[in-house]
Amino acid sequence: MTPGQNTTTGLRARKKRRTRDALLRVALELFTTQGYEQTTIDEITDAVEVSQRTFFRYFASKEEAAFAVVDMVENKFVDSLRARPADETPFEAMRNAVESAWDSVSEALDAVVPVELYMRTYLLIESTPALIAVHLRRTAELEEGIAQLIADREGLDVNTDPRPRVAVASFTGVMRVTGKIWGRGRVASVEALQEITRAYLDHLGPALAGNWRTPVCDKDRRPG
Amino acid sequence: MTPGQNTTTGLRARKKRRTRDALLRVALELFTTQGYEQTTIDEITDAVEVSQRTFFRYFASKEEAAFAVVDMVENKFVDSLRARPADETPFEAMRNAVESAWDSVSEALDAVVPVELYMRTYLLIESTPALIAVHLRRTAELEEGIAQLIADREGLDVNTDPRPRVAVASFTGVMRVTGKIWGRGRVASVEALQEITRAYLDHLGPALAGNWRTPVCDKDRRPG
DNA sequence: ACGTTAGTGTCAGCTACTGACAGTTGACAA
DNA sequence: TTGTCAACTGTCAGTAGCTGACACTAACGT
Repeated sequence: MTPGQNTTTGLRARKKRRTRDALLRVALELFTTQGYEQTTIDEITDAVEVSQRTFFRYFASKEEAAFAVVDMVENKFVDSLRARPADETPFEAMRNAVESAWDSVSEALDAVVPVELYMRTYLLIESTPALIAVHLRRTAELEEGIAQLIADREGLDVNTDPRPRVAVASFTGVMRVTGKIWGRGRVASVEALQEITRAYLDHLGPALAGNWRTPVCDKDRRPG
Repeated sequence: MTPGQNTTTGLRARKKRRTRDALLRVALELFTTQGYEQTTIDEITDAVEVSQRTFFRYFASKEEAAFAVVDMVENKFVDSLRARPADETPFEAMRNAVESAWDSVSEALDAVVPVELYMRTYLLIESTPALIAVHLRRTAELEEGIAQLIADREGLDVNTDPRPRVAVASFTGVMRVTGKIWGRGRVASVEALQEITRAYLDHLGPALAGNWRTPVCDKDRRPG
């Protein structure tokens, strides 16, 4: 109520967010510069000037901090996918979900960390055995979730019809490759990633755009 | 030289093996009965009556103990694959490698742990998040190794020709499914696993038996 | 203005894991 | 047989990730 006060969120919530963001930024910065396992929680909390206990109130584990940004991006995509209209084919839906998630991803991303730091984090994950393991598990779970989502859209059962899982595996496979290419590249911007992704997804489209609402897979358009 | 002495290995080596086997058996027994994370190293070493330090001289980590038997089985397969004659097709080689590895697997297995305990361990791994993560990473590494092996046999480059990785992925995919089915079943014997594996691999054969030594994939027999 | 409650710090403790050093015991040669 | 060497093990002390309990402070609602 007081004039001049930012009432979008209370002071308490803003403070909380600042602490979390600071912890995340410092953690990723240290992870990427001196290595994940070489970085202790104490180093992170000392730099932010909070207690170790506080770190573990924001992140259930050291690993969770490493994946926090990746997690955020993935969630944006899933949210976006859930919002796609029902008349899109599975592939259209996934592709449009990616397409329409860019803005909110970009926004949410650099509200917390520089894009370039996100890029370095991605490279770190893929080169640290302990994080690779977690990454693979997370990816498997994410794929399962998306497959379930797609199956629901199409009124199918993931366990009897292999197409949702196959389609999702192909799609996320492409996404993983584009991520790798982006990481190897020199341009650390969301736009660069966006461009690469578009180019690669263009190749995948035709092969998966088929109509799934008939019992057998045929390449005709859906009845409507 | 002394009569009555088992000279296949020295007393020292035998003692060592006994300690390791005991640690492994107890570890897996405890893991599978009360859970992986609920089991401490101390519980294991107390039961075997050695110091914690000794455990870590045999196993680099708690995880390594959980995967020791799986690791052994995988190694038997890779050794077997390496020994396949060069004139077999990739799929023939992989399949025959599995086929000819059964005996040594079976032998090596129940020299250390009951097959039924191996089965329970496999189920444990697939239901413990921390172990799932490690399992996926190990599997990825194993697949990469096998793909490299296959590529070498065929004089191909894994990075330019996708067929080795694809073939291996299909093959290990089938193996994983058979493992799951076996785990869900009631018969905890190597023979049961063998039977399931044979049945499933039979379905995969024709699709992958093509000749790879021509630049383009055709389904004819090889020239030589 | 005041009680409530969320967020934090402190402390004590558990578990995985490691390095250093010392004791024991099998292997092997004299 | 005996003595030396090397391997295996135990003990100890310490680090790092992580958790529960409790007390304190500051934002919040009334």
